[in-house]
Amino acid sequence: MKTRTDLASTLRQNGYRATPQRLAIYDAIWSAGDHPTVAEIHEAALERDPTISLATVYKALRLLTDIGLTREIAFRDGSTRYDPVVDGHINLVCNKCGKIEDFDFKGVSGLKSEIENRSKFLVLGQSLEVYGYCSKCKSGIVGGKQEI
Amino acid sequence: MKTRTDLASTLRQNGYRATPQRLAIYDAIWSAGDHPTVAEIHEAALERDPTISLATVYKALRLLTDIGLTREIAFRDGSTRYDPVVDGHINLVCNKCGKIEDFDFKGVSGLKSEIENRSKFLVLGQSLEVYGYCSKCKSGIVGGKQEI
DNA sequence: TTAGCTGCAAAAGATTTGCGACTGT
DNA sequence: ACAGTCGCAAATCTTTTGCAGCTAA
Repeated sequence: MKTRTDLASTLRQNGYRATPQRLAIYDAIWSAGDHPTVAEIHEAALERDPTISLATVYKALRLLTDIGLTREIAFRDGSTRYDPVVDGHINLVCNKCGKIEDFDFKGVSGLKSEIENRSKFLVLGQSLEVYGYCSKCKSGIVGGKQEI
Repeated sequence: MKTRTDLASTLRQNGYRATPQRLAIYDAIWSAGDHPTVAEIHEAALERDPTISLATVYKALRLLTDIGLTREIAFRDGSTRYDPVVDGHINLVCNKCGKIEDFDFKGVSGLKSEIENRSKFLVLGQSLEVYGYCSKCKSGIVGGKQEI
C-alpha cells in the first residue's frame, strides 16, 4: 500500500486535494479486511475520523477507483466490494457462499504493458474475477442446482 | 452464441426450466448491442415477448450468470451491464466516456484449466475488466483530471 | 400433477445530489 | 482567496421480494 505521503502526492498529481477524509478512507480499505463493502469501509474510516459521512466514502471510492488505486468487485449478492489494487492476481468468487480466494496467475502479469503496446488505452486499474463454486460449495451441488 | 435448443438443454442439465422468457432474454443479450444494461435487455426482450417483466429479466440474468452463460460488468456510472460469455478476451472500460473495447489476450486462454488444476474451484464464468482512459479521452486529460 | 416460474406492485437497498459551510493549496 | 470538498438529508434509481396465478416437464 501507498504511504500517506505517496497517496497525497498521487492525489495532487491527479489534480485532487489530499484531504484527511481521503487518506482515512484509503487506510480503511486496507484495514477493513480482504474485500470490504462500502459499509465496512465506512465503519473502518469512522475509527480514524468519527465524523466522516457515507456520501464522502462513496465520493472517495469513486475517485480512488478512477485514478486506479482501488478496484470494484460487482457481487452476486448485489453488494459492491472494494479492493486495493494489487497486480497479478485474480479473485475467485464463490456464487454460493460468497467467499473470495486470491489466485496468483502469471498469465496476467504482462497485461497492462501488452494492452498499452497493442492499443491506445491507458490502463489505470483492473478487475479480474472468476465466478463459480468453491471447493466446499461444489460438493453440495447436483446438476448445477444446489441441494438444501 | 448457443442455439435455442442448446440453451434449453443447458438450462435443463442444470436443473432449471427452459421457459420462453429465459430464451428470449438470452437472445436479447446478444441482440441488444455490445454490453447492454438491464433496461436495454428488457427492451430487447419485450420485442420477443411483449409481456415479459423487469423482475423476470433480473431473475433470468442472475440465473444465466450463475450457470456461466453471461457475465456482469460493474460500471463506473453505477449501471450494471451484461455480456454474453466469450472466452479469451478482456474488456477495456473507459472511466470517462464509458466505451468498452474488447481486447484479445492469449494470456487468459488457459485460465480456467489452470485454476481448476491448481485449486479446487469450479469455474463457471469470468469477468475480466481493465479500467482507464480510451485513446480519445486520455488526450483530454491534464494531470489525470479532465479538462472541460 | 406439481415444483418451479412469471408478473405485478410494493419494499428494500444502494448510490447520488443539492447546497451551505468549510478547507487545502 | 477560492475552487474543491465535506456533511447532511432528501431524492433517485436499482434490485429484490411476496404472492396468486400459470406452465414446463
